[in-house]
Amino acid sequence: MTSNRLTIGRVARAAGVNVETIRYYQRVGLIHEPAKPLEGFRVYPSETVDRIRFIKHAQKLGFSLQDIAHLLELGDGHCDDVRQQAEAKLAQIESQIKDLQAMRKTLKKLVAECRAGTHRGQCPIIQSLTG
Amino acid sequence: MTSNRLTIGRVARAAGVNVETIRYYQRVGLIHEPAKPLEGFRVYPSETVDRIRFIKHAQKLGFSLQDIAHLLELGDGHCDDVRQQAEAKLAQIESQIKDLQAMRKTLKKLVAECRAGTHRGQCPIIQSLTG
DNA sequence: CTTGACACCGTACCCTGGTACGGCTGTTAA
DNA sequence: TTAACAGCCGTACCAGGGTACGGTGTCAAG
Repeated sequence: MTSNRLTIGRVARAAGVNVETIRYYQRVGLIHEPAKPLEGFRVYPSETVDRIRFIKHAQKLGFSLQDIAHLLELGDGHCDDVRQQAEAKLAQIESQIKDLQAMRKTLKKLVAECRAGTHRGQCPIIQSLTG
Repeated sequence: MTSNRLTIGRVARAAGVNVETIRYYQRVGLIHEPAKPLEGFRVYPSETVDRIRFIKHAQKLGFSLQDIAHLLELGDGHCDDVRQQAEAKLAQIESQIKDLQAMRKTLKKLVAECRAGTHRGQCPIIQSLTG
């Protein structure tokens, strides 16, 4: 291969995602699609790779693609705005944790009751769901 | 209203769900759809209401409709099987909690760093996502 | 100059848990 | 009896985050 031009496949390999994922990000406006030359393939700037990595990191922190679009709009400039976004997400995550902890508590209790085997007749888990 | 026959709308009101939800549950096989009389409307047994309540309770505990289908298949009989399902779900929930806690930790750290304002140049949140 | 790999493009499909619509039929209360 | 409300049925659509496919265009190496 003589040319090193970043085609979509190379971007995908460099960023560790599927080509289709990049095309999807373009469709939803997360990534700019470079113009297509009349002949030949689109060439991407290397920033596209960074941008995809950014997206993937942010996803791991629980941000949705929409959240991420917002973060990317904020860009560098306004640290306060970014922090606000992060704090909002933090609150969301904490609320999710609380919900899950409540589920865990209930389930644990039911499992323990069931395991104790003191119930007559129906399984206490089924009972509690039915009631 | 002269007749008390449980039509789909009455079942829906009794169980606190949308008519369309019941039709959806029928489509996916969670609820049996009674035969339609040649003339008139389908009539549901009152157990359908219980079944929908069961489904809704189980959803609140984090079970998916597929999980619930499985639970309903187990039915009354085998308490051990039910408990196993519940334990598996419990493990799943705990793993979700762990993931969220890890996200929380990272986000908290970033927010704190950002808030401390000791960074020069770029926002540390953006920085960490980009890197 | 041919072959094989990749790009391009539109479109359809996956999963989950439903919701919405529109035209028809049946029921019920006044 | 008749209006208005329900039920019936098929189908399409929503979000979210992609994946898959098939036909064609383009390139680069052997």
